[in-house]
Amino acid sequence: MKYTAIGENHLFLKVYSRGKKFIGHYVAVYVLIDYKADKFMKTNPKKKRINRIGITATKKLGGAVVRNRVKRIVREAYRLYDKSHKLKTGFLIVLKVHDSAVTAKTGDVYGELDTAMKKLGMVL
RNA sequence: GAACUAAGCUGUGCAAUCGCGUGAUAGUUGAUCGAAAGAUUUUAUCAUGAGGAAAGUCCGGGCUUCGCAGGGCAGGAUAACGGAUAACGUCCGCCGAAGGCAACUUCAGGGAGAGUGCAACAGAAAUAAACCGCCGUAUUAUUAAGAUGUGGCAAGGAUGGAAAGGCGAGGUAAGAGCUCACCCCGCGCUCUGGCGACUUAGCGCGGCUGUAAACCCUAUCCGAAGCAACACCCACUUGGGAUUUGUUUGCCCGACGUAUAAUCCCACGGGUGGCACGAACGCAGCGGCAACGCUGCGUCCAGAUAGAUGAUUGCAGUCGAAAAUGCUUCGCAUUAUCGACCUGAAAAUGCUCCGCAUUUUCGGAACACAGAACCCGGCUUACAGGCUUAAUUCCACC
RNA sequence: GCGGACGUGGUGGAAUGGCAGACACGAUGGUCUUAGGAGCCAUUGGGAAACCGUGUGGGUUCAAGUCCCACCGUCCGCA
Repeated sequence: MKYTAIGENHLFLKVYSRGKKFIGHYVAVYVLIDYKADKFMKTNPKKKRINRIGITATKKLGGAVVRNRVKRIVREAYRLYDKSHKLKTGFLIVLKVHDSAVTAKTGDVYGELDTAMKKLGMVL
C-alpha cells in the first residue's frame, strides 16, 4: 500500500501548533484532523479516507545516509503497525525523529508507536 | 626476512519472508472518470535499481538562454620547456633548484638593468656612509702621550635577516678590485649536444640588498548567467516597478529600431519535456618512453521529486574480546645415559612465557567513509579491512 | 545551484606585515564598612622554566592575527 506524504511546509507548522502530541524516546508523534481528507477521498479512486504522514529528520542527526536510514526505519515501523492494527483515517500524522532513534531497531520504534497510538486514541 | 618508496585493485557474499522506485506484459470474472477514444489507479508476473569518492563545489567543458556585425576598457586566471586533450589551474615527459645513502619526493619555477612603495627594533649608517677607529696636515701645549680644527680612507670593532664578493700578493701617509693570480656569482657573445627549456667548452664585461603570495610590468587565455537554465500545455487573472525618448551584458564607443500617450519590464500555481546512446563501458590488436590516440568486436547499465535499496532472520567470510585444545622457539627444574683432569654432549618428562593453528561463546546497524538529482573530464578532502605489482637499502644463506 | 561574511584570554570586541592580547564586562585578592553593595587599587591565556599560544595544516617573508593555498566550523543572501 502506498502512503501519501505531506510535502507542504504550512501543513507541518499547522500540525505542530494545533495537533495532539505524544513525545516518546525515539519519536514524537503529532496528529491533526485533515480538513482536506474528503477532497482527497473524491480524487482517490478507492473512495477511502487515508492518513497523510510526514517524517522529519533534522540535520542534527547526521549526514544524508543517517537521515535516510532513520526515515526508512520509522516508515517500516509505521507500515507494520498500520498492517496489524486498524487506525482511524482522515488524519495528518507527523513523526519527528529523535537522536536515540539512530541506533534503534524497527521493533523498538514499533513498540513505542503502539503506546503512542493508544494514548492518542487513534486505534479503532 | 626487515625497513622504506611508488603505482594500482577491491570496498562482504548467498538464501527465505514482508516491503519500495522504474520499465515491460497481462487482467474490466479489479476500481474511478468518460458518450467513446482514452486517462488515472490497482493486482499479478518478469526484469532492473547508488559511489570510489555519488561529498566539498576548487577548476575546465558539453547543453540552454540572453542581442550573437565588431572593437576597446575594467575585472579575473595562469606563469621554465615540449607534448596529451573538447578544455583545464589537470595529466605525461623533460630541464633547473631543494631534500634523501638510495628507490624517489617537493617546488605560484617569468621580470627587482621600467617605475612607485615598504624594511619595525637594534645599529654611526638600511640603499646610502662615518660613531669608535686608521693616516696626513695646521694650531696649541708638552719630556712625551695628548687636545682642537681641517682633509683623506673604509682595513678592523659593535648591530642586524641583510652592511656592497672571498682569500693571498703588490701598492699606499693610511687604505681601497686601485692592480694581479686563484675561486664564487651574474650578464652577453661564440661553440658542443638537444625540437626546446637548458647544457659543454671558451672569450669579454661586471660585482648590482631583500620584497612582485606589495602595487606593478611582460606574455597567454576568458562575453554573462545557469536545468530552480530553457521550451511547451493548462488554469488564473492579480500585484509591484520604471520612464520622458526607449532597448540591449559591468562600462564606453558603436549599432538598431519604436512611440507620441501611454508604453515597457518584473513576479506568483500545476503538469510534461529537458532526462539518460554518452568526449559511455568491456575485451582484443596496433602506434607512442608516457599521458593518450586509432581500429575491430560486443553490451545497454538508476532516473527519484520530502526524494526509491530497507526490515526480520538463517548460513558463510572478516574483525575484536574471552575460554579450551594442539604444535613450536627460548628459559628453568628433575631423572637416566655417554665422556672426562675440568668446562661438557645429547634424550625424556614437567612448568612458564611468546607466537601460530583449530574449535566454542559473545558483539555497538560489530564490518569503514558515505546516498545519484542535467551530464561529463579533473582536483581536493574522508575511508575499517584485504590484495597485487615494481623499485631501493640493509641482514642471513647458497 | 549560485555567492558572500566571520572564527583572537571566561564573554563581547580592537589591532598599517613589526613587542599579540587595546578597551569594556566578568572573576580573584586587597582597601573602605559593624556587614553587604557601590567606589578605589592590583592581578587575570597555558607552563616550574625553556617555550607554546589568533579554528586546523602547509607556504611566501628577516618577521604573518594580517598575504597566499587547502581543509574544519558558524552564519547570511539570491532564486
